[in-house]
Amino acid sequence: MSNEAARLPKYFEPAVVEPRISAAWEAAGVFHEEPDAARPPFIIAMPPPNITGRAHLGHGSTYTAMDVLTRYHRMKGENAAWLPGQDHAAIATEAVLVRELARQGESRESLGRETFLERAWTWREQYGGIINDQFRQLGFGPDWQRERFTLDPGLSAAVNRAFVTLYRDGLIYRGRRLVNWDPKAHSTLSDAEVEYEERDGSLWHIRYRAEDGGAGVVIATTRPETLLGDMAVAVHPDDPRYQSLIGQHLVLPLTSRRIPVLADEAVDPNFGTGAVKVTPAHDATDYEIGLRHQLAMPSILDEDAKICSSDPELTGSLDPYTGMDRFEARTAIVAALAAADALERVEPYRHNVALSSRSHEIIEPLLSLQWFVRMDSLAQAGLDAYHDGRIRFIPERHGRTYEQWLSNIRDWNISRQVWWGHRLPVWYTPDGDIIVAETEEEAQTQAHERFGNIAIARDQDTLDTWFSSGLWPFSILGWPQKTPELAHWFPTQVLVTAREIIFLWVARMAMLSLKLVGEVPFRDVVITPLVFDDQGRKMSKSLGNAIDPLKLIADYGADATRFGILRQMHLESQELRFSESRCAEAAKFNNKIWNALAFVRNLPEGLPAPGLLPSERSLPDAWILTELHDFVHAASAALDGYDFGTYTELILNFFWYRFCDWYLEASKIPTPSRAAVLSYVLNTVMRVMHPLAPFITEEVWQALPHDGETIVTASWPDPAEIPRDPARHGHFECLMLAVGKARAFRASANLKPQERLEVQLPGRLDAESQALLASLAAANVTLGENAGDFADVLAGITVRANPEVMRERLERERKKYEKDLEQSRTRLSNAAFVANAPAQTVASERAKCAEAQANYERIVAELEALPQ
RNA sequence: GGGCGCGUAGCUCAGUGGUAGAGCACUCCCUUCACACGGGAUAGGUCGUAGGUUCGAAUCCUACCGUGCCCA
Repeated sequence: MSNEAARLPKYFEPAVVEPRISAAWEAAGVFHEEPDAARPPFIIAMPPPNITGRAHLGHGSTYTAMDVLTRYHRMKGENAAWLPGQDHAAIATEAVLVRELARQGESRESLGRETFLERAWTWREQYGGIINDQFRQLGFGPDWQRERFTLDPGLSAAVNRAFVTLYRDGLIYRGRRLVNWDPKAHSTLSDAEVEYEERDGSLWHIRYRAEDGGAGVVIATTRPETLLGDMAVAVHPDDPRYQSLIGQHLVLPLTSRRIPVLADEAVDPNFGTGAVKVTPAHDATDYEIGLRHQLAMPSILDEDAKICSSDPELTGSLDPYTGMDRFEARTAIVAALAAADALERVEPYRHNVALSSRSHEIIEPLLSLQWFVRMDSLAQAGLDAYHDGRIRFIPERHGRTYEQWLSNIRDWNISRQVWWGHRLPVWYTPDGDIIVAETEEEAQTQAHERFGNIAIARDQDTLDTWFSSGLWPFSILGWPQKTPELAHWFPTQVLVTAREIIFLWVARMAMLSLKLVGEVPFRDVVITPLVFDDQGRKMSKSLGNAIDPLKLIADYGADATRFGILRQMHLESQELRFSESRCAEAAKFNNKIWNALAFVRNLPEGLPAPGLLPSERSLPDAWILTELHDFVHAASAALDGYDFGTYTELILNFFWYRFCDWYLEASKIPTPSRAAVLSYVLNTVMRVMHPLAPFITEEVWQALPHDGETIVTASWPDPAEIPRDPARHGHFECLMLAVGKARAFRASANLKPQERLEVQLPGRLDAESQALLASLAAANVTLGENAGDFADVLAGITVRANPEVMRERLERERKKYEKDLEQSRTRLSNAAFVANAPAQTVASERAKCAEAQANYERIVAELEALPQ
């Protein structure tokens, strides 16, 4: 490298640099890894984004964190890879497809299953790669050659193996249960896919008369339309108001059906009138009551949530409403009740409504025949792994979320009535016998052996998306095959994800991995904060306050975008309040780096070979190398502790406020060592910063003397190789304080840049320090005659300036030291403090007091010496 | 209703027992040869409120107020 190298552009231009570097990395395959037993593994399984997904700031935080960790561990010499892929996202994708078909005047049914799936795959080919391109723009470096998709043959085989194993072990069963039905998506949902939202509704008070026409009882309900499916009225067994009614019968309004009054502990006597209608087929609590009292459970809604029943006992009373949507029916039934004089009153009532997290339609509890995973033993294994520390959460408190969910778990409904997904590996004989097998052929064979020559039909349903996601960390490594990847890279080291999917995903991966592979899928689970806007609102599509990371990249560059996000990502926080100004700041920081590079490259003496430190070092050399040592150490510790905010902050502080503000300024006095040290420090900082800002660090590193092809595979700096020199570091710090004082005088005296400040020191100073002081403070330095302690000499700095300016300044300092002195004296005069505080604290307080006194006396003397 | 956070300078946030910190914004000075996407200097806070523990509390405890996320 020489000073004849091409001049750098004045500003760092991410739009030019980033795509070029990104393409070069990918062409060289720098992110690809093979299992290598010689190096410790460091594997992160990328949470697979939905193929319908687009990059958002959540990826900006969580995925950047993963990229940082992988790059860091790779530089530390580990066999590090970040394994990417995508999720087929059954319901979400199918909804997109169905909408698209509807625009073309078609539907799922009009195409038929086969054609529909062909269309789905075509859609996936066309649009499924968009998010990957966005990830490339964000500078992410996963091992693209290992990309997986949940519907790939290998991963599908894993799904079938998992299903068959769980079925064989009695952990998967088919049952008629109340499930969460999404009438819009036409599918069941697991409990974890249901969201709750507070909405204004009404509480209808309806009179159910006694058989003999007596007063009967008034029940309160938020869902009057389900009255058609009522099988009982229930009260709390201890409720004194209703003791005489228990066991009696009532007449269901609008019908002539007799229903009993039951006593059940589940009834809250404080809700409404204390008497509730029981509709076992359309409410979770009522379902439980129905089970306890052996009630019939007729359904009165169909899959569109329209009134409908096949139960002959009900059809008569349903007739007027059959075919009505549930909300239409509500209006009609309320009107009919009013007309029949059965509606006592209506009160406004705010309550939680269950919504589908997929379609946002109101969930309808519906009785149906579905497949379930029995959770108790799986959950216990997941809990054990947490309790004995095999799985660790960062921050720790999130472990309790995991623990509580697993402790109160219910069986998992895994069948979905959508077509886009893994079809259940289940076949039925004409007589309804069940055959579960990994492949069609095997199912045929089984059928033949058990039942002779019969035709079998495969179950129409597909599996919950989270079933395949739950296998992700090991299915992408080849399970159930025994691959080298699985042998060396499993369990993975870290899972980074958001808090909202601890149950949806984290817990399920843990349970399935423990059951099927016999190991935890990951050791550390890092939960990143949720991204909020600068007004503290959660970023969401529906609020319209989401910030597009691609827009940030266009405005500030990917490096600055990553920097701006991670800067605000603090370890313990569960909120990341994002403000774009952090990205703007980071873009300026990048430019600062760029210009520091320009300075270093333009040194007239040129730059020596990389990695060499001169043995003869100046005072500023000793200072910056000590700072660098501490910086590398602290940055490594921050990353080891997943503290991305601190890591980012450390980089900014070291580079800007130490290296640029002081060392680089001090280097303007030529020394024989400066070129080597400047180059060494810059090279080292670039490596520390590389995981955070991959592009600019590559660009700068390439422009400096360096070893190797790319910074991606450069080594992480070892603090042990960076010499510390605490004594000379302290000397330079004294010098910095003196410079600060001189500059303050300068500002008070309003000196022009060309004007030299006249500075006086009370004692002698070495030539190097004198020159540095003169240069950094733009001053002429006059020395005193006496020898003195280095720190004292510098602390005694005075300037020759207008007495008025001096007086103002010194007065301010006098007040400050006076306050220090007084605080210190008050504390030391407190006998309790001297008696009870640790000796070390008292001693340091005495030292502080003495120092404050010395300072105070010096200032007073200076003030007195001023001409009147 | 249960769980988990947060409340520190105008804004965004660090700071887990020993004299309150940063960045941005504000005010003033400066185009001096790495960088005005810059440099220098000021100003700005009874650390949500009230109690308690302690020689000493932004920090630990309790209650309250405000605010947010997750779950039911």
